[in-house]
Amino acid sequence: MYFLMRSLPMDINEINDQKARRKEELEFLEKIGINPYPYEFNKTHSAIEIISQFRDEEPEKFSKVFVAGRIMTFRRMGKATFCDIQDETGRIQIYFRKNDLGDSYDLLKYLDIGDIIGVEGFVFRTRMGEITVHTQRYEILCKSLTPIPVPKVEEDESGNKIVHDQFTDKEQRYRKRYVDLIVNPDVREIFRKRAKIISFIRNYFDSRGWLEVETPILQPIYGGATARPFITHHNALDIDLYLRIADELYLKRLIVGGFEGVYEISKNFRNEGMDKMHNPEFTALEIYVAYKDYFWVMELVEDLLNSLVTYLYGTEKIVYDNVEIDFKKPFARRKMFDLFKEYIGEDLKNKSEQELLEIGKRLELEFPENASKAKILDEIFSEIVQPNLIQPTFVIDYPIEMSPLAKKHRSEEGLVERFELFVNGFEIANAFSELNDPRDQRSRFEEQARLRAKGDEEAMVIDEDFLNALEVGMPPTGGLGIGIDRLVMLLTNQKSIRDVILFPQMKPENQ
RNA sequence: GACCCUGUAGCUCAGGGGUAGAGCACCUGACUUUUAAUCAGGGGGUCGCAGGUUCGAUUCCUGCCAGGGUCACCA
Repeated sequence: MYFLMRSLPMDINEINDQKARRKEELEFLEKIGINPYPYEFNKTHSAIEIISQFRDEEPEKFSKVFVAGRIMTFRRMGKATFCDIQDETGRIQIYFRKNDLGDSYDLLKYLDIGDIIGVEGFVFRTRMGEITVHTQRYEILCKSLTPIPVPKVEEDESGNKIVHDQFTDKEQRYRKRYVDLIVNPDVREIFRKRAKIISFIRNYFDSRGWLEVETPILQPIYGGATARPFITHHNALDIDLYLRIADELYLKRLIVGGFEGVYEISKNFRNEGMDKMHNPEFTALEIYVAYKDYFWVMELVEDLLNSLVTYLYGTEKIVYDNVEIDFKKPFARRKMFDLFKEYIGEDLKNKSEQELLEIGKRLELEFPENASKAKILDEIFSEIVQPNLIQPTFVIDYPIEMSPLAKKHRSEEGLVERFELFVNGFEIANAFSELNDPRDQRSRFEEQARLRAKGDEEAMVIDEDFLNALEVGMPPTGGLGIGIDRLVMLLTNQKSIRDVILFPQMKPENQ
C-alpha cells in the first residue's frame, strides 16, 4: 500500500486545496443545471469602449451593454459585490446587487478570480466616480480550475499605479506566458507593438511593389550567414537537412528568376549560445531589390526606420535605457577603417594577420586559435568601436574577408560595398551591394572552404546551385537584412530578447 | 562551456541546527456604490531534488536540476 501511494504521480497541483475547491464549485454548478463551459456570448462592447464612450457624456438614459472578460478582483460586501473583469482592451468594474439578481446573486460565491463571465447590464458612474456596469444578468463562460497570481493595483494621489504582489518570477513568466499575459498588461503591450512593427514593414514593402515570398526552412545546404546550423533528418529521402540560418541565397535565386524586389520575414535557426541578445530561433527580415546598390539601401533603411518610429510614437525620437535616440534623417555614415582610426588611433588597413593580432592583444582582447583576419577585425570592432555607436550610425565599407557575399568596392581595394546599421550598440541592419560575379563568388566560397578546413565551423559551405544561378545571371542588386527581435527590443525598451519573443527557448523542466 | 547569485504557501517575500512566518489570494461570519474595500475567525508547506555530517537538517557540506546575471561564440 505504501509503495502504491508512493508510485502514484504526486503532482503537487493535484492535491492543491484551491484546485480541489474550484473543482467542487464547478461540479456544483453542473449539478444545478449550469454549463460552466458554454458555447458563445454576444459582446457588444469592450472594456475600453465602455469607458471611452461614457467618460465624457453622462447619458441621461442608462445604456445597455454586453461585456465579457476574466474576473481579476472581487470586493464582496454582503448584498452587493464589485468585481473587475478584464478583456483584451483592459478592465471594467462590474456591480452586482442582490435586489436585482435574486437567486443568481447567491451563485456569485461559486465564482473565483480567474473565471470568465459575460455580463448584461447598464453603465453608470459610482459615487467614487468609476464607470461601472450594473449587472442585470450574468453568466459564467469559463470556470477556472487553476488559480492565477493576483497582483493588486493601487493608485496614489498623483494617479501613479503601484502594483502589489506582481508576478515577477522570470522563469514562470516565460514558461507560463499565458499567465504572464493575463496578469502583466505591459507584456501584452510589447507584443502588440511587435505585431505593429512587422505589419508596418510589410505594408511599407508591399506598397512599393516588392513581393513577399516564402523560401525553404529545411535546406540541404545551409548558407547566407556564418553560423552553426541545426541538423535534422528526412526519413523518406533518408537525408540530413539543415534548418535555415538565413534565406539570402534563396532570395537571390528569385532575383535571378526575374522578380525585381523580393522580401521574406524569416524564422532563422542558429545552433549557438543563448543570452539576452540571442534566441536559437529568431526572426529576420531580408529584402533584395534589383538594379540598386548599397547607397540606395541606406536611404531605404533611413526612411523605413524613421517612418516606423514616427508611426509608433509620433516623433523621430525614442528613449532606450534612459538614452534618447534620434532617428532623424540622414543617419551618420562612417567608414569602418575611419572608426578604427578614431577609437584605436591606428590605421588597420593593409595590416597583416600577425600585426592585427598584436594590436588586438594590446587592447586586451582574446582571440580563438587560428583566428582569421576577418575574425580579428570583427572582434576589435565589436569590442572597441561598436559600444560607442549609440545614435543611428551606418558603418560602411567592410574588409573583403568579413563579407563573402558582398560585391567588391567600386573604388577601394580590399573592401566590399557593405554597411551595417548600429543603434545603441546593437547591430540592427546588414546590407550590401550583392556580389553577382559568379567567378568572384566561387573564389570567395573557396576561401570559406579553406577556413572551414582550418577548423572554422561557422565558415560557409559551397553552394553549387547558387553559383549556377549567378552564372545564369543576377542583375546588380541591393540586399538588406534586419534583425526583427533586436529592432523590437530597441523600439519597446526591452533589455532581453526573451521579453520580445512570446515563447523563448527554455530548458525543459525536470519532471 | 566557465564563473557568480537565486530556488521557503497560489503570488510577493522574511527567517533560520530543535514541530515553519507575514501580506495578498483561499474558507467561515458581518457589511446593498466598493476599489490594495474593511472587520472578526480559520485552513493551507516533504523550505527545488538527492546524498552526507548530526541525537536531530528546511538551515551546515557535496552533487544534481532549473532560473537570472557576467564572460566566451554569434545576429
